[in-house]
Amino acid sequence: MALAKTEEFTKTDIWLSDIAKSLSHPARIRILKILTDMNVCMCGDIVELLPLSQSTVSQHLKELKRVGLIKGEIEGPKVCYCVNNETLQKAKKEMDKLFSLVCNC
Amino acid sequence: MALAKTEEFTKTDIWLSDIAKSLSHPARIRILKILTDMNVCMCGDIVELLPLSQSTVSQHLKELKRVGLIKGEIEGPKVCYCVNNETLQKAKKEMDKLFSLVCNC
DNA sequence: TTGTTATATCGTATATTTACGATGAACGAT
DNA sequence: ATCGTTCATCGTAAATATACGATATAACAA
Repeated sequence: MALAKTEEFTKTDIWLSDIAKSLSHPARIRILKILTDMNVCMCGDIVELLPLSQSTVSQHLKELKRVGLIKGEIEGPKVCYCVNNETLQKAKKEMDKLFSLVCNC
Repeated sequence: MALAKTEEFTKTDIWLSDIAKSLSHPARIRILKILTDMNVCMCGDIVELLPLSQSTVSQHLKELKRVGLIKGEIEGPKVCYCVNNETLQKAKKEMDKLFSLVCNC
């Protein structure tokens, strides 16, 4: 099958690159792991575990929320964050599809 | 197991976030797929398939090379690019490990 | 109402990314 | 030696990312 010039990139490639972008900072990978480990998951709890200020952590949470890898539910003055399995599953699938394609293993 | 404050991030998280960064642009995902599909793999071939200039494609190749996802061998005036299975395998493994950890599936 | 708590957002500074055209370097061919 | 080919790098501009302190918002408590 001959390869065609891409005028634009495919939606899947753009989506996956966006997921990758959201994982392109160690703090955000760490946040995903923290949210997995913890049952209670306030922003402040995460701030206490990371070497970053509250506003910076909030920005990282916003980025993860933007691509849908996490969800945040308002509970009074707090916001209860948790991973979003639906998007994570899709991300896992697409990432695996990419690596299965390009990786000879 | 209680979670400890991270003064720094782990080497693995930093490495994986770096891999993710290299995948955080659709052009670089596309390049990996092109290198997988093609046998001959010059920079010029890739330029013809992407809606980007030669210098921009060269920068994307440089970024993929930086993290070791691709290799480039000089052959006269050309440079023959190909995927680096060793790093790809490690990336696949670590990415899968992350998703298996944080994704409930 | 006033204060406390939790978080988002604003303002800001700096660094990095992305993109391009132009230039330079390396090589093979004439 | 000169020319064409291939690619990296330079210079540059615009956009985005990262970080922080300060401020605003929203909810509950006193």
